[in-house]
This record gives sequence, C-alpha cells and structure tokens, in this order.
Amino acid sequence: MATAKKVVKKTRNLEKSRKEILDAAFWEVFTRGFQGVSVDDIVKKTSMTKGAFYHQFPTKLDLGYALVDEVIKPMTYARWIDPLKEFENPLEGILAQIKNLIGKAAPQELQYGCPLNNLVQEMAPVDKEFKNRLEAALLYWIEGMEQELKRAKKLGYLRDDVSARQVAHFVVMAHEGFYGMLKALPDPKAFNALYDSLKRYFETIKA
Amino acid sequence: MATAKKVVKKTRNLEKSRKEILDAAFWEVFTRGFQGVSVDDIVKKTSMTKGAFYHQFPTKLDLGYALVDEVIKPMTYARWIDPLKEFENPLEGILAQIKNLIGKAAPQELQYGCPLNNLVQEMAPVDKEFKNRLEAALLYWIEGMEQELKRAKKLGYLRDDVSARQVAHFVVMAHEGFYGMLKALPDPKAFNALYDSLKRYFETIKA
DNA sequence: ACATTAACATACTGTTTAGTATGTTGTAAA
DNA sequence: TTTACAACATACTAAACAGTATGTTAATGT
Repeated sequence: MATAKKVVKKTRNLEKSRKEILDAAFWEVFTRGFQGVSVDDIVKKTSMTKGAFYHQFPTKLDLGYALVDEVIKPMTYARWIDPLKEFENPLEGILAQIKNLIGKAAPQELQYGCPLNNLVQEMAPVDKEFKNRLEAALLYWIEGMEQELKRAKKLGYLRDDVSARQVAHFVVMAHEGFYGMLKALPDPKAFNALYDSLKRYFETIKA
Repeated sequence: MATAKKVVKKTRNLEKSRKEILDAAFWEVFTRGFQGVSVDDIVKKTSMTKGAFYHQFPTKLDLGYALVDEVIKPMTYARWIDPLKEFENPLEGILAQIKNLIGKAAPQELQYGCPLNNLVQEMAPVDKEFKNRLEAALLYWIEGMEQELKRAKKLGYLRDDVSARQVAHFVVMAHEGFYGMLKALPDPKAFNALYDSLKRYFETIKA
C-alpha cells in the first residue's frame, strides 16, 4: 500500500507573512518584554521559519520598530481614541473607556500592562531609534486626545480656560500610570482609588 | 633591575562586597533593564569577579530581588517620603519635591525613568517573586505617603472627607506616570502640563 | 602557630543568542 | 513553457549567556 505523500503547497505572501510575524511578536513582546524574547521564540509561534523573519526584518531591532509603527501605534489609537467619537461628551467618554477597558478587565489581562507603555519603559533609554518611534506613537495618542478635548470645548463640556493639550497630556499620563500601578497592584481597590481621583480632577475642568 | 612585584593584599568583607555588587547592578539595571544586563556586565563594573557574585547570590534573579529589597525600596522612600517631613504642609511638600526632583532634573537623568517603576513594568509580569517584592516596595511608598497625608489632615491642610489612602495611591501613580511619560517626551512643556494638572487636582483636596 | 573555613578568583561548560550562508520552490512575466 | 527572482526553508556560526567546578588565600578561632 503506497503511502500518499501529502504535499502541502505552501502559498507565499509577503504582506500576510509580515502580519503573522508581527502578530506573534506582539504577544511575545507584550507578555515577556522585547529583551526577554528571542527571534527564535517569535518564529516558533509562527507557521514560518527564521528565513522568513530575516527576509522581512534586517535585525531584531527593526522588528521592534515595525511593532511600534505598524501594530502598537494604530492599536492604541483604535483602543483609546476612536471609541470616544461615539460619545456626545468626550469627558464622559474618557472616564467610561477607562472604566470599561481597565476597571472591568480581569487581573490576568491587567498584569501585562499597556503594550505602548511597556516598550517606552523598557526600550526608550536603550535605543535612540526606538525612542523616536515610541515618542511618535505617544504624541499620536496625545494629539488624538487633544482633538477630542477641543471638541468637548466646542460643545461646552470643557472649560474654555484650560488647555486641551495640557489636559491631554495628563489624561494619557494617567492611562500609563494606571496600567503601571495595576501591574504590581492588581487590586480593584487600587483601581477605584485612582479612578475616583481622576474623576475629581475632571470635575475641575468641566464647563 | 628587579621588578618589584606589587602584591596588593586584598581585604575581604562580605557585606561591603555585597554592597559594591548591588551598587554596580543598580546602575546597570537602571540604565539598561534587568533582562538587558548580564551577570558579566555587572561583575565587570566591580572590583571583583564572578566567584564573588555567585557567592553572594545563588542566581541572577536573586540579585534582582535583593536590588528591590535592599536598594530600590529604601532609596525610593528616602527620596520621596523622608523629605516631606521637613514641610509643615505635606501637600506643598509633595508638589515641591516633584518640581525639584523631576521638573528641575536634566533630560539626561530623566531618560532613565524611575528605578522602581522600570522594574515593575519589566519584571512584574515575568516573575512572580519579583512581582511580590515590587508590590511590597510600592506599598511601602504608598503607605509612607498615606502617613504624610494623614498628618496633613490633622494639621488642617487636607480635607477631612477625602481618603488619605486614596490620594496616596493617586499621587504615587502620578509619580510613576510622570517618569514614564517624560521618558519618551523629555520636554519641559510636557512636565509643566502634567505638573499644572496635578496642582489643579490638589486644589480640590486641600482644606 | 596552625587548622579551618569563608570569601573570593579562575577556568570551564552547555545552552541560547542574533545573524548568515546557502539551498529550494512558488509565482508571475515573457 | 520557460525563466527569473522573490519568498521562503535549512543548516550553520561566533559570541554571549547563566551557572558550575575547582582552586587560592585572607581572616578567625584555638
């Protein structure tokens, strides 16, 4: 009886492969840190091999840069800015989003923190180019927030005499701070303490 | 001419050696991350060799634990809590300390962030025992802050109807958030935005 | 003074690492 | 249908890595 050799014709697609590698890399880096993950680790989580990896990315650092630009930057925006557009009052939206995405998150999710903040803390001091990309991603987030706050102003939800840019800075800082603190203190009490304080701050800037 | 062999009698002291290793490790880990630093890197910055290192610490992780317990935890307290005791009004003290230690810091210092926060972000999700030590250090900081805020209450600087513990959480979170954001945005404008917002929050809790 | 041991130094090991060299094959254009 | 090359796969390398085995000597107690 002849054994039927299964010849799986592997298709080829540069973009899809890049995406698959980036997706795998995102999780590995998210959960274990950039320096804590090896190229082989990432490749193993993929249907491809090292050849594909280095065909896409000249070095491991370049993979990191692409992670920031192509995955984390748009993901952060989609997660924290886009949903605000559904809210008539952006200030309410910001608080609601924090409650939904952080307050109601399981400790198991929270323990890994924020993908962007993680890389900022780990890689910004280590590699200049990394820092540039991370800075751009952060500013993108801040600017999106600023736009929403300007909308809040126009609609009469935010005081005229506060700087939208300044508030945006503070709010994004609070996001990072929340994640950072909850990483070590995955405690609902801790979240509530932070949330209530942020809410108190919001009281002072609303129109 | 006979060359005089210089026989440097090396003294031995377990505690001093431990301190020297921890000091060297602190800087390396502070600037490059725990996973980004090797045991050999640390030893090289020392007057000793690998033998001394592994005589003190069974593994690299144990060095990390000692770093948190013996260096970072007391350092954080000495840097952020002890000085508050010089202030009649703790609330003023907190803002003054932030302005002095963060606002007036050179970008070169700021780029490395906060030693405690760095390790929280990098190691808390990776190693359980690390997380426990980091959590303890954070709580130690928060509790110190809480005590100062209770003093503020007693002296009539802080409103009676706010929770000292809650404010302490928020203030420590803000410290971490400040450092985290300034790591990617070493910009005086960014600091001022954060500082002014925090000050605004303080206005709502003062008696 | 001598023995004992703690506090190191030195040399090594197996594994993991990022990166490379080279081979194979799907695919698209001619 | 053939050709050419991009999109991978496979096998390898030199360096770095955490940790170990073993040697040496300063200090301490008797």
